[in-house]
Amino acid sequence: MARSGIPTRERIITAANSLFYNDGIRGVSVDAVAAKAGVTKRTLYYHFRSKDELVAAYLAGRDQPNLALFRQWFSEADDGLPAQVERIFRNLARSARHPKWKGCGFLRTSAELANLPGHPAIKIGAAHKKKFEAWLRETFAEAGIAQAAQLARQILLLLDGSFAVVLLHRDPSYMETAGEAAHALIEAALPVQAGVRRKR
Amino acid sequence: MARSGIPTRERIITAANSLFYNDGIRGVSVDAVAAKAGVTKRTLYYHFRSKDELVAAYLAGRDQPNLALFRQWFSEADDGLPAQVERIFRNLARSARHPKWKGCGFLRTSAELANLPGHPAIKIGAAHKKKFEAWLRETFAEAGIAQAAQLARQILLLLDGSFAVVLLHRDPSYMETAGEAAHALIEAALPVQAGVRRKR
DNA sequence: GTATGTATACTGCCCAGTGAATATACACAA
DNA sequence: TTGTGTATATTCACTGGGCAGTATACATAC
Repeated sequence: MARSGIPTRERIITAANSLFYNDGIRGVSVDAVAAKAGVTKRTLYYHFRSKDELVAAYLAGRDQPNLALFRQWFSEADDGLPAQVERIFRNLARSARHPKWKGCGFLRTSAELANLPGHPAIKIGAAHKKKFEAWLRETFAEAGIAQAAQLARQILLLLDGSFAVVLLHRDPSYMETAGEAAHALIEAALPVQAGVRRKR
Repeated sequence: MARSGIPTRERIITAANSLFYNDGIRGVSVDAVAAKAGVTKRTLYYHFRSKDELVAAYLAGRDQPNLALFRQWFSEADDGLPAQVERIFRNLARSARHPKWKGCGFLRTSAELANLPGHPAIKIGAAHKKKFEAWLRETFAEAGIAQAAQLARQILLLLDGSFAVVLLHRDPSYMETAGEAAHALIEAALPVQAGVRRKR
């Protein structure tokens, strides 16, 4: 059992999360994760078969919280689809200003492990992004947008593009630009309704 | 001097290019690069002060060829700005279908080395993307687009987003979706001209 | 005979994963 | 209540290999 109230396995994942997100997968040794979790390496290998499995668990632990955050930002106000989606980008830009921000853990992992296409962590990352895309698609479809699937992909591309670009330039304003582009694309796809005036 | 006609330094960079692009920076040892170049490690260290410097040289060697390729695809036909830019995405999608394709070397390096913000390789990557953005901006400005700077950023976001997403899902069709979004955004920003009918 | 370029052989360190033993918890029989 | 077996959880110490970078010496060219 765990030393403190928190189970060992969970403590290891928390340590892995912080280290892998900060320094990348190959930049962090299993020893470092074990040390940060206050556990010997042998104990870590009792809970995880290999480093690869630990990496997968790290990403799996980020899946739901991330999606929940996006949904929360979206739902903070009911001010119309373009504004609601743009708010996701604005909140992300705010996060990106924190000095410890280092982009999207899923994308960075897939970039680092690009030579291992079947890696379990990459599958988890792909599933995560598919869930986000599906949520957007359903949201757009419910709003009566005909090309909901295509639009959802376009928003996803802007989102992941801003992760990559902001990480490279360390300039979160790109995320606001992406939000504006998303706003414009959604606005243009929205069906005209009584009482709702479309731009231009 | 070099064993063959090609200078040693160049052979090393060629070897580094192939290995780093395929397996990532931390996934490739200096020994491996030296071996692939047909040179001992000591010789490699005669030409490059450190692995970091070698990584920077690897990316510097991709800068101009990449930009030239984009410009070439753009100029293949003079069929209007939206189509010309969309052609870049279509050609990229074609490249992405090759099994050895592994995304954008600049973005993958910046993702892998995100914990070393001042790394020379990251600076080279950032400069490369800035050059591309500037080229787009100037092209748009020459076409009389008022918000040329903002539009250039949006296209860049779509491009880099498609690099990231296609790498994750191994589905190049996202690049075509990005091209369509770029087409729509440029079309919407283009000034109305005599004889040119805008969509919708 | 000095600049450049290349090679052999080495140092010190880090790293993923393992062998063998120990400790704790709990079920159940005496 | 106490003894005992079994599954879970954890530790220490280790292996075999890889890695970035270097000390030293040799070769070639002008």
